[in-house]
Amino acid sequence: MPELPEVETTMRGLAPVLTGRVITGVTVRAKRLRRDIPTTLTARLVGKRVIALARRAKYILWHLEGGTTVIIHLGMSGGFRVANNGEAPGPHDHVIFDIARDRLIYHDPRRFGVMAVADTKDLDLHPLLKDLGPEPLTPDFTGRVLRARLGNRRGPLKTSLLDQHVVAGVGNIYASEALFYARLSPDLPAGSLTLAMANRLASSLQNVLSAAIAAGGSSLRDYRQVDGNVGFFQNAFAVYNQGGKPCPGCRCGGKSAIQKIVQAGRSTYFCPVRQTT
DNA sequence: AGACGTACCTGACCGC
DNA sequence: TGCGGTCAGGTACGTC
Repeated sequence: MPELPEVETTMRGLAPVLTGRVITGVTVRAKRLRRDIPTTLTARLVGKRVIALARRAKYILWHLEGGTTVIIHLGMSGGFRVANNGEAPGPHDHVIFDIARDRLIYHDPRRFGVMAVADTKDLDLHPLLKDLGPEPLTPDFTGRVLRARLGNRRGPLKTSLLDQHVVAGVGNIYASEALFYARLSPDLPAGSLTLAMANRLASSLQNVLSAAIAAGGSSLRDYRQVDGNVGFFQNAFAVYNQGGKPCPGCRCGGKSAIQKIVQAGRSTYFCPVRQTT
């Protein structure tokens, strides 16, 4: 499910529920998600006040007083909701956080998410975070930076965009969308970009990710914002999930059809006329 | 180093 | 209605 925009939207939805509040209870109902949920989770969180929330790549970070940080990844199907009064936990409701009068529920049918705890001061060294690439939505994310991260890779450009060590937070939807706007073929050898091409791609990534955040993310199947609302960026997809439809691009005048191909086992959508280089 | 396949899970959907 | 196959927004690990 969630790529950078959905994680960012989730984090922003959690902020008003958590920031400045004390965690009064943590109930772990599943032993593991993608990895074991730390047995110390409850002990390290209960009684602590949440100072601030942040996002790094597709991870949501809860910074707690006393130097503890909670690290959460939503995997493919994870999400939070604020429970209704007296609501009983349902299937796939794996972790329950009581925060003052609110109850936050982490729900994850496929259990590909991650929940971890770390000392805030060692966060940059944490195995989940230490090798991540640059955040695309910062001013210093430029074509030059992107090209350097792509190095001499020979594999397809689109597959490299999914590698979190190259650039953080991009997933399967926004990789296809950004390549479309940058007019770059997903099959280009990743390390072959000129600076001009890398500049286009860096800008396209920033534009499409920003637009998706503004739209509340993309809701394809089960993604919901914390308040239960769906995002609506799926209505603005240029190519993702649009196989066979006319290309909305300027270069081909909409006369070409969007193609779906498979790269490294993942679907890629593109316009073979517009995305020529 | 990096490219690729596979594994981890459940649910939705499609064709028979 | 039911069954099997396929696919899904992600990542880690082993292998070559």
